[in-house]
Amino acid sequence: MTTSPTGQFESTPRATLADVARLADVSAKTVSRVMSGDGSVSAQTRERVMLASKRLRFRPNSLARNLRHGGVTSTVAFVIGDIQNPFYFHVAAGVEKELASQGLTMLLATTDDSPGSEAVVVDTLLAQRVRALLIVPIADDQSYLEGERQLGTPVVCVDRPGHNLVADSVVLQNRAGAAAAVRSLVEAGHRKIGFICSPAELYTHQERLAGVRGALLEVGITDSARWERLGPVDGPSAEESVRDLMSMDDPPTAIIGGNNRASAGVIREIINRERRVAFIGFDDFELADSLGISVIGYDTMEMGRQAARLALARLADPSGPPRQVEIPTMLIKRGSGEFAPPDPESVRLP
Amino acid sequence: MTTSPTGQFESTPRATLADVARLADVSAKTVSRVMSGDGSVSAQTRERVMLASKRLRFRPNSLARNLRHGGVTSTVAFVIGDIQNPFYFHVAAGVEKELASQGLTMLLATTDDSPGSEAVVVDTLLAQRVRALLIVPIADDQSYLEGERQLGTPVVCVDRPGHNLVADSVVLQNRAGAAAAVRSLVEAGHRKIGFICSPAELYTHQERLAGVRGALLEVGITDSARWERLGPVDGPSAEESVRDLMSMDDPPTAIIGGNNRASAGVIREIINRERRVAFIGFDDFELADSLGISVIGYDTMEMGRQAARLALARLADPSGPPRQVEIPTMLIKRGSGEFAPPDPESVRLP
DNA sequence: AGCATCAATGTCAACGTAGTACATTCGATG
DNA sequence: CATCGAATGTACTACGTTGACATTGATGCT
Repeated sequence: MTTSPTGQFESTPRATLADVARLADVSAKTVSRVMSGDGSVSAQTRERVMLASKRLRFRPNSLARNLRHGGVTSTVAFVIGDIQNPFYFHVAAGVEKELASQGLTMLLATTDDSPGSEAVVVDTLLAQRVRALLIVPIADDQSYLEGERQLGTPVVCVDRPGHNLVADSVVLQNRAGAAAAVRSLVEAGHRKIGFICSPAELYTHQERLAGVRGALLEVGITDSARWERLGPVDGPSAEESVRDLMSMDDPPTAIIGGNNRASAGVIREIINRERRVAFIGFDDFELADSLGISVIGYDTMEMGRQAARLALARLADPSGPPRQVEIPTMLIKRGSGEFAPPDPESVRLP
Repeated sequence: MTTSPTGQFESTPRATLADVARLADVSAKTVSRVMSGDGSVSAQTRERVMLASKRLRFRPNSLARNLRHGGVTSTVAFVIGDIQNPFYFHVAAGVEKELASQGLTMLLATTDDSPGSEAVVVDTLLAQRVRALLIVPIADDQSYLEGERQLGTPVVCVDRPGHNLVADSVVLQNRAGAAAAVRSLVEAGHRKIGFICSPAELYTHQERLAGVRGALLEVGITDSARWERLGPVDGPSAEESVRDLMSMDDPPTAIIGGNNRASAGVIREIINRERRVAFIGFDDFELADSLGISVIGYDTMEMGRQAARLALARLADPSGPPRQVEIPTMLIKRGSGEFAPPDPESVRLP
């Protein structure tokens, strides 16, 4: 470190291959050989180069290296909507783990759940020449990615399929999970089953709603729509929906929470109620076990891992039709959804 | 898209400035001018270039651009130990938010809480020429970063200071928070206060322990060491520690959880106990409010934001001594820590 | 001995972009 | 009408690394 007369740091320019080569009295190419480990170099020369490299604190510039190799980096971008949601965090964890095992690093960006910023964010990432793009689609059109995909950048949609885009995707077994929740409640004797979820327009929620409705129909329950509370993003909170449901003349005896946020809200509201309401939430969460909350759970990290794997596979072989991986969901019974409704007469055989 | 006779994709090579220039019948430099917006170009030419650019799906290669500009990227690396811990997730959220507001993206990497891999991971990131490095130090020596720092890469330690490294850092008011928890419990009448935390060697835990001990001494409690449970990483779980404590001849009447994990364990164990034990946990968590758990809370995202801000400030002005930002902690009373011990005689005035 | 082989090293150019320097055109001005 | 300056365009080169290819000297085989 040198100090200028003003006392400010004069940042020494970073050492390059050439600098190391000069100090070690070899050619740049030889240094390159030592660094990358391929090509033959005598032990003696290697030693000299290593020493010089250490002395100059040389660190190969992967920008230049990548540029030389056709302009791809060793990073994979993962674009999520809301970094605050623990769900995405766990998915990101899975992505990161899988990528790290392949020597890749994860570039994490968010769109703040704003559809408009999606393309902008993605553009920035693509300009950085990421190897692949994993994205939780939020805008209602991903056709802008089609060209990029054809240019050889694998695109994988996570949690929901993209719109107007042919791409690999990883999704949950939303319908099956939701249906399992309904069936379990029905088995316990419930016929009045509420469903709280928002925002209603989201793919996952539509799937879950479809699963709920389908399963209800299957057992002959056709009048459950009045217990559905499917607000918009800025609509009533889950807490409000619960209060609303429970103040009905004919309240439901069981409630299904459409996602982890809804569940948190529902739990906040029912945890201190005198009237017991059966509850099953979609998405598992910390402490759900101690609280005895039954949920439709799944392996969140696995979702990220699978997404990364799809991208890597596509990287290795760009041909072939798009693949969709389904992450299994399963009902985890912990008590909150396994008791019978208080009023036996509510169990009417069809 | 072209298709080869085999039916495989032939990935068209990505368009470059030169390609666009050829199509638009101008020089590469002119295209560069249009793209970067500086330098004057006639409206007509600009139009032609834009059209060609669109047709070829041209996207400037930021690798080349950055290389040309001295080899710095627009990414900032954030290295954490365990991506599974929600704490880090929230910090990362703060980092990402602050960086995004400056047009930077976050490169998130983990060391898997393995001290040995820290240097390796960091090396990979530095080779990618990140603008700055934010790190939750896990190894017991960060001196290897000293050179990089002098080369002009700001380094910010998050959650705990680095070892053998002069760098900016962001930490919590661990001692003050822990002390506040103790004082609150003492005020409620408790004199037998347990502290459960592991792994004991961590900076944050040492600080919190120091805060607890200091506050206990202040009020004249000197015999509390027997209620400390400070295991190693692979030691007994928090649940086991609670069982251990409560089965003592002289069990504590209150417990402080040293971190969010410990708290989760403690809560699991005491939630269904008949004997009420006062509890205050360090680190806030989801549903703590509905469960009525008092905690030492703080703004986790703010920690990330501050870390990013420190890095940006250092980037703008590398001179000056290292700064340490403290994120305030505060006691959030929710009921679990505000009731008196069951046995009045345990309150002995000193 | 003579030639092929191979290890160890060097030279040069190119990856895609953009800064420097310079060339051309055109209207305006003296 | 010559000249100046603004507007616009071109040629060249460097950023740091590495692939392709060249060169050297030593070893092995017939």
